[in-house]
Amino acid sequence: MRLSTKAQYAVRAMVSLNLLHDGQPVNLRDIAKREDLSLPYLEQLFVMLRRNEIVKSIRGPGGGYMPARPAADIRVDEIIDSVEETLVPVACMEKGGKCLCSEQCVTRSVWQGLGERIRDFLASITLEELSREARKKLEGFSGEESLTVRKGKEE
Amino acid sequence: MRLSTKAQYAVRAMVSLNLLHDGQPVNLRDIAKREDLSLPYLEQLFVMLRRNEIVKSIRGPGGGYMPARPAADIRVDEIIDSVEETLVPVACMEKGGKCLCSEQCVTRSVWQGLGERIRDFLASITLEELSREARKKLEGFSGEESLTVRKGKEE
DNA sequence: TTATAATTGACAGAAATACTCAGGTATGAT
DNA sequence: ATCATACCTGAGTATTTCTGTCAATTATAA
Repeated sequence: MRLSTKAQYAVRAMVSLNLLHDGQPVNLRDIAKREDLSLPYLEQLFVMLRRNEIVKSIRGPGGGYMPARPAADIRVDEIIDSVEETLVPVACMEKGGKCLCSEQCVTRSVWQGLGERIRDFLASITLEELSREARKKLEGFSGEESLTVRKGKEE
Repeated sequence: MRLSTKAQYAVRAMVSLNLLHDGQPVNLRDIAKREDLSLPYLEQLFVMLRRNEIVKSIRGPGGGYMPARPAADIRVDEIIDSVEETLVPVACMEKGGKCLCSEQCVTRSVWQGLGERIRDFLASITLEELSREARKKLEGFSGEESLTVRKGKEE
């Protein structure tokens, strides 16, 4: 039950992008340095992020990437969707999957519920919140319990 | 973000075991037939389930497996723990992992929260509930919305 | 026109997954 | 005792997925 490192990198890269972004497009090289990732690999990620309209690109000298929308409108689950195929925990339930869901398939409801939980949680966090958190940390405010992870949309 | 098929099989096999169990030990061959799994593979799973005290075994002719405890005391997350290494979504946070969690690691809180959500949800479902559900389905009560997946321990 | 930087697709090594197989061991019935 | 049953174990293997590189192309600003 692991999230691919690709998905993890994508989220981190988006935070970096948002922090570095000040109206000007951000060079991937800078993000690669910050996140200690190879440039070609990062490029691969951003192609996918662009296709999914998470970022937009500006080509040529002085070009680079920037968030396609305000950070408050970019959710973590969207970022992950862009680079990873699925948040659905079992294959047969994927759209296009061939789950007959016959009477034997009693565990379906469990996987379905699990998938909803994962989705809901990741959809409850925005890039804006992560960035705010990152800024707080960078300011040397090395808060021990800086982020109380939100347990749900509302409890 | 996929649950291994091994984990899926384990849960299904446990439901089968519990349904077939009537005080007598259950032959793995029967479960293999029911779930359409190879016997050796199923044996592998049950060795792990036994080590984790989810089931107990009785050797010799007429032997087999039975739940180690009342089904109401067996949680789905325990079953999955037994056969799969982890429910923690990122490697560096595994116990024994080497997450320095320095100030850059702003995404840690997200993965931590996600892991807790997954754990909580799977811990909220017992073998007893799954079995009850299965029986209902088997009785031809092909209820469309037979199981409203519980959204949480309590809301 | 030239340098910069995004864009694309093919490909490869490594690791994890999903099994199979060939035995061994304990137990109850005959 | 011994035999059949059924648990138990570990090695091994094919397949897939993951992770990342490389080479080449296209678009644009200076």
